[in-house]
Amino acid sequence: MSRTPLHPTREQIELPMVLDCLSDPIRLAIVYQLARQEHVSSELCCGDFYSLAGKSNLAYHFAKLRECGLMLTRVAGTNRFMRLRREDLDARFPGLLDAVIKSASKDAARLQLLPEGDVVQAG
Amino acid sequence: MSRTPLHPTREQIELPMVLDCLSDPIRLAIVYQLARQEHVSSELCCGDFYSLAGKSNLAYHFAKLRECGLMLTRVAGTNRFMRLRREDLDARFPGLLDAVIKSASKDAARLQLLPEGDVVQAG
DNA sequence: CCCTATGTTCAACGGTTATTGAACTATTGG
DNA sequence: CCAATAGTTCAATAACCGTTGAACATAGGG
Repeated sequence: MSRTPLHPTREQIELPMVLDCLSDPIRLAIVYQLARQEHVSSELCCGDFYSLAGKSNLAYHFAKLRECGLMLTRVAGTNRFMRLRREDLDARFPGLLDAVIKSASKDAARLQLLPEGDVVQAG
Repeated sequence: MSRTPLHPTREQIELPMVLDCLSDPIRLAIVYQLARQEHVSSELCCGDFYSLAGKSNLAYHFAKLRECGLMLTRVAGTNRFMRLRREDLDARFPGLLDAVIKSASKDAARLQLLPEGDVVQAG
């Protein structure tokens, strides 16, 4: 296991890669869940996403999210803690992440963005 | 040639399909050029995009843009006039299209979004 | 020190996607 | 009616993508 995975610098973050990354339902759900509880704790680990896909498939999506600059991974013991690169994204593409999250929120049920049983408020 | 191509209804427009559509550099350039001169004339036709790709490749991308709900095609004689579905998109995903266009604008040079020689203002 | 938990890496596969050129359709102008 | 124009459709190809399970790596607890 490599120590700390590679991440692009802020300036290296590219719009098409970000949009492509967000266009996958599983990755959108990951980003959505990270954004949804940013104010509680900004980090989640792999196990928090088991409802979305298998471990190895999640690792694949995490790598994509890291490589395109959407997520940071911090290694701590046997865990990897992920968080959104909100500052970098907001600096690079102002309003984009929020617009995507808000749009996703409107369709949360249709997109099966939530682990189930969760209720989403209107609008 | 079919008379008027099929378009999804407003409610059928899906976020992942829209993001995926916008993640392709050629389609992003098409959308960008449509948005860029919305205030002049809201429509452009196939020939206005020859600098981006060949005719048959453009037709492929136009179909994608229509099918995901980003664009409308109006048939007039031998021409097809395309325009953004701005109202539907803004209703469905408020702020998203503008955030994407604005983000693309910042990187217009890097993304080769303009036919060349064009200058983009800062910000 | 071993066992377990956490996650990554690898190889394989099946499906999708972008691109190309050629053939085709439809409309307009002469 | 013929030729030119505008754009689509089709078939073929090559590259890429998501998913899976098995093997691997690492750290921590008993």
